[in-house]
Amino acid sequence: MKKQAENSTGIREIAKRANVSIGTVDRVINNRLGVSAKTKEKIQKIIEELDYQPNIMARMLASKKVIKIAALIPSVSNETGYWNAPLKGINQAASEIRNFGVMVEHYFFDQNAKQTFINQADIILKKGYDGLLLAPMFEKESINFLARCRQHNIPFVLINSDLANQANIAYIGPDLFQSGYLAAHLSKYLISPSQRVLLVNISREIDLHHHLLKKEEGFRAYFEKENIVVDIDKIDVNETDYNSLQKILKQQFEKNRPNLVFVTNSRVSSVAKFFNEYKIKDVKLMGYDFLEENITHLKNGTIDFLICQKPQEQGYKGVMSIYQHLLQATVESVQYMPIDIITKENYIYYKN
Amino acid sequence: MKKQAENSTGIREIAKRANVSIGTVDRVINNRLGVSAKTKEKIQKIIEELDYQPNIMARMLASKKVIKIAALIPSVSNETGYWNAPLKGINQAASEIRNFGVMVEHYFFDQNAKQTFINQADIILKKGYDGLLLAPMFEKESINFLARCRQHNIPFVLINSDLANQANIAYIGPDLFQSGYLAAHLSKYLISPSQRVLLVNISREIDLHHHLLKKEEGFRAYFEKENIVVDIDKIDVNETDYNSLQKILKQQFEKNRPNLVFVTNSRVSSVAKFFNEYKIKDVKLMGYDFLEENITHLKNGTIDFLICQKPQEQGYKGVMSIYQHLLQATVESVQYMPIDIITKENYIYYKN
DNA sequence: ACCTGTTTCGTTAACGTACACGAATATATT
DNA sequence: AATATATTCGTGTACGTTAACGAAACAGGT
Repeated sequence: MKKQAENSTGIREIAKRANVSIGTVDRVINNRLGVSAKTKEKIQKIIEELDYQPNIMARMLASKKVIKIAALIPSVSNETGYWNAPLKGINQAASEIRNFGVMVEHYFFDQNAKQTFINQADIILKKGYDGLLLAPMFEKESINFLARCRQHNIPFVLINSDLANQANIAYIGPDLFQSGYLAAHLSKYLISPSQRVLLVNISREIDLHHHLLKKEEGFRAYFEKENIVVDIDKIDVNETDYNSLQKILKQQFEKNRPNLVFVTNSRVSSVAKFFNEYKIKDVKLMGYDFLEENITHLKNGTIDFLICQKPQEQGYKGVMSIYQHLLQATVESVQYMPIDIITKENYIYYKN
Repeated sequence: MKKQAENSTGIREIAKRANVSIGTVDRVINNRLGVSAKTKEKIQKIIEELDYQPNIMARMLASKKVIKIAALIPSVSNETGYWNAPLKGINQAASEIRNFGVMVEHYFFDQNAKQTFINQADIILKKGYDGLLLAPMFEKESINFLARCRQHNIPFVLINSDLANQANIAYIGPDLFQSGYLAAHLSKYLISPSQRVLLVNISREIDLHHHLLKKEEGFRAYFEKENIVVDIDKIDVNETDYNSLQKILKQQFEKNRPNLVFVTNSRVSSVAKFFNEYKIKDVKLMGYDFLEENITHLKNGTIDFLICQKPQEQGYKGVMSIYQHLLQATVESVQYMPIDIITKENYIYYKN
């Protein structure tokens, strides 16, 4: 008579009220088969009445299942350390929920080599995961990959750049168009109307361009909407090494020296290097991302603004969203990151 | 022979290796007394070797203890809805960890009535909590309260404004000085050197002023450091109703019409109202906080910049930090919020 | 009526830890 | 040396859930 006497909560209470065993209740909760329609209905009604919420801790303990989440993102190259930040966020989330039976595993691909993406995707599918965090840099390959995930019933979250109609549980990242739009607005504080702007896209893989193009669209849209006349020159640089860039920039500056340069991604530090080398001081410079090399140039005044969209938080929230989803919680399906403006004055307080 | 056969992990494995029972291991882990120095040492060594991490879920399940956290913050007045945001963050955190045996309870005080703070503090101490989240608006009373918390061994986190030397587990909020400093920097984009600036403090309770004064310090420090000459007028408004403010502003504008007005808190919308009423369009305006009434004036151009420091995240992180701390995790002791600049263009994307 | 197969359900041992209870051993007291 | 008192330790039950196993009830076919 010492046992669980009169107390009873949760599954046991439901069982008692329904005059069945906890085994049966368990079956309807996890809708396994093997319970008649009648008793199933009866139990479900009681569950609703009691507003029963399963005890996650007990659940995790009993089913020694481990939730396995895969994260597939670009590797940190020596060309750009950008992906360090999302990775850090992913790791932070992982360590916070490791105690709750969650395992997060990383996979990396080379942004300059599509095949590495395809290979990693295959491995992930083969190993089998409960959830996926993906940075869909290669558009076509990602769509293919995600289709297969859907077949395997693997829910996924996209970060950094979005893909339409993929039935993802969430997109977490910037609104690219708006980001470019804001950049244009900021230029108002740097130059006067009818001055000359140079827009620079630096990226090797053409596939990554849709990312940059959306920013460019936003950038141009601002001037149109505000009826501001500016001359916008544009150059696409397909080689990411400094020498190629330097050559192209030099040419461009001789032809049409701009008053403002807007770099559509984190490579802005290379342009800053060019500025320093050629002692260019009267031209304003804006670009993206809170990277050490960029911050250096922000500090010494070469770069005027950096736009940043919380890469670390993208990783963190990405993992957490998958976890929450797997815990049956509902997750906001679009979580645009704020568009942060970083200046010489506030960079100290910016947390990636 | 069916039982836990050979497997064994955690506490049981330790017991086996030390040739003791799990009871004894349990005693040293939770350092209860009743275990000899010798065996205690032996067990601790094994724990280290194994890098044993207790299973939180099992722990929570077994000890049906519920972690109780109290949050004491200002109530949302009709004068300002600011504290809505931190409250929302607190609630979000609460709902995310409710399943893990955590209960968060709210207490509110009136910013215009010290006694309400004292009363709520007493209630909290009487009821007994495992952790406390506090917005220490009243300096002296807060210090007193926290001293008593220390006596009762209640760990606490401070948000929104800091108090020195309180042995808190964390401060989560703005760096006020830097916040004012940045505001001054932004003014560079709004006015030219040697123009006139008006700084406005609006607050009834003098105790709240140390908060505003730090911003003012930062604001002035910028101009000094950059050797920029500006005329800074300053007015303190102790009545928070619009009529009083309007009268004082009108006087000030007739005497020394400024080119820029900097309001050191969220009451900037009242000044914006004044601008509208008197059709003032050539004077720039900056202030604090992402509130509906402020956003309205940002949209129509009356307010040029809003500075905001993630009030919702302050609440969220505050609760989470206490929780992590109670879970034995180490928590960063100072978590300055980023200083966000909100403009007409990016406010859509700002998440409190 | 019996046997066979299927559906429906109850029982029970885990998951890893906490804690109460009592047994065993050591130390102190006479 | 015998008893009383601390100190140190082992055992067992419980936390709420999962999942394997098997018992009971029912169906269909002969």
